[in-house]
Amino acid sequence: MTVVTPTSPVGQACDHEVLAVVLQIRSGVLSALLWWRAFAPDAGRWALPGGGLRPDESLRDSIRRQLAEKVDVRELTHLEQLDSRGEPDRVPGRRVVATGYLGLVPAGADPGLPGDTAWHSSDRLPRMAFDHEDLVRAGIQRLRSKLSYTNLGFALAQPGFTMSELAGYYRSALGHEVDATNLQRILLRRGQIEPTGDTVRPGRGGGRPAAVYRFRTRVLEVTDEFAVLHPPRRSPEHRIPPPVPSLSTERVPDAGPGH
Amino acid sequence: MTVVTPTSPVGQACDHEVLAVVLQIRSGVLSALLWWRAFAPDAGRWALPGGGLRPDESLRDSIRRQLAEKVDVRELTHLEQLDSRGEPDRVPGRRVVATGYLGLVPAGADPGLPGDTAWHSSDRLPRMAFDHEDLVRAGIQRLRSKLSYTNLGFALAQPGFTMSELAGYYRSALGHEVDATNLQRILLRRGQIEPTGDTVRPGRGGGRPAAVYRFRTRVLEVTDEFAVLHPPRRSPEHRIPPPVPSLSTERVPDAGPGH
DNA sequence: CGAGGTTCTCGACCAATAGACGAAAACAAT
DNA sequence: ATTGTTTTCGTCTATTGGTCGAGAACCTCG
Repeated sequence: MTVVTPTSPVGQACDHEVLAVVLQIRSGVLSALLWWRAFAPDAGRWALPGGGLRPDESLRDSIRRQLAEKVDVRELTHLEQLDSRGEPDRVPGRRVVATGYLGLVPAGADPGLPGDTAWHSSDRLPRMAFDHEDLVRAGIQRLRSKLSYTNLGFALAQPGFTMSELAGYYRSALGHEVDATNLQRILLRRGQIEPTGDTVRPGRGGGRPAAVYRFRTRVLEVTDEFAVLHPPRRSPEHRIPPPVPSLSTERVPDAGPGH
Repeated sequence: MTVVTPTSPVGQACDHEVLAVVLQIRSGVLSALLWWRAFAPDAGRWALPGGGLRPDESLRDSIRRQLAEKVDVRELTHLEQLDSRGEPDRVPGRRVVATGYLGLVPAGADPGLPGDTAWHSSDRLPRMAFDHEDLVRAGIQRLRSKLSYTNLGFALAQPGFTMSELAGYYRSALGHEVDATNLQRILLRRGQIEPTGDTVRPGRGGGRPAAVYRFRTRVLEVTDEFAVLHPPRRSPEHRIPPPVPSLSTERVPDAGPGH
């Protein structure tokens, strides 16, 4: 720890790429969108869609632009940043920092794909290039956690769905049984979903017609009551007051901001 | 959506910097470590510690190295990636992508600081440079959420603490009342803390001597039962079997991996 | 058209979690 | 010894969510 000379915020030049883990439930299987690398380095392996960052675009703009080459981006119902990786040897050759995103496509959508691109079951991933498999697993993990404490389910389903369909999506994404009755009660209580009033005709073999639901909002919201260590229920004013009305700065720097 | 020519994963050259939101509970106030910018751009504003990424270091190595200039890094009990920002205009002049980290220092530690560096109360932040204030708020939010569903409390306290002290840290970080009794029961049940057997002498004025506790592990762990939409309790084997033992790849690319 | 089968909906029951609160324990000061 | 303070422990209760069964609505087939 030494006294520092105020450094400029300008970093060293390096390459930057953005990657996307695009997930979709396809016929009951959580699947990831991958493309096949025909050329070195790591030719013959599967990779995440993405590519270099252009100087005039933000990270989010960049991944949207590059995803547009693989899949109809209008199908994308959610896109959030996952993680950035900067290990010097993560790709051979030049130093490349990567920022990974998680994208979701609702079940049922079937966007056309380029010839080198395909969906892969998430529990039987092929040999993947660089550190991309690690990012895929991070994306799956992120999806699983957020299904619990956010309304992220909206991104797995189209606007209209029955409770058994939705339970199936949750089942596929989480990897364990999900009871449609419980799911309905939970999401209704949280105010995440609401019935549209419509019902859907039963399939052959009969059955009671299923009510159609929709998510009330289709942008990410965290379930606010979803915190252990809640604020106390009784007094709505349990905010912590600033303990001492002194200066917010405990130490005034020598070469400091004293006007 | 067009057929894509397999692109090299090499992105365009740009600058990359790493920043850290370092938080600590200082005399009951959640505070952030900032340094004062004496030079342009944004001179006279407070900024996050950090700086340019060197070509031979990972993102995490880089932020540790640069933090070492501001604070004794041995005091850092936690360090995790927060977010990356790449808006072309986030800093004037050259294009700089920033990766933000969240660092935590346990209450009570008082590392020496360079002259231009100081702790600031998190609820009265000064005018900050660039988009740094936004990162600080993201860091605080991350801390608050993770206090609920992980053992991140270990990073706020030293290895030995009493329950009232720990409740005070949670109170300061969360911004609302936290009952020491409930906190004790919750953390004990989760297996996050354990009593050391020691007690601490009461202060002047008396009081029952407080038992000393410690976190069982001081690395981040998520509370595993902490998922709504639990797997069913009854049958431990509720894994979803692969629905159909077909090929994992639904579409075989034309220029594809067919050996 | 009725019987049986299927799927969905709804409500009741129950276990676990955690906020609220008061009583008891252990200590200091007088 | 009495009083006051802080911590600890146990109980009560509200809420959440998993389980289960009864009933509703529909199909198919005879």
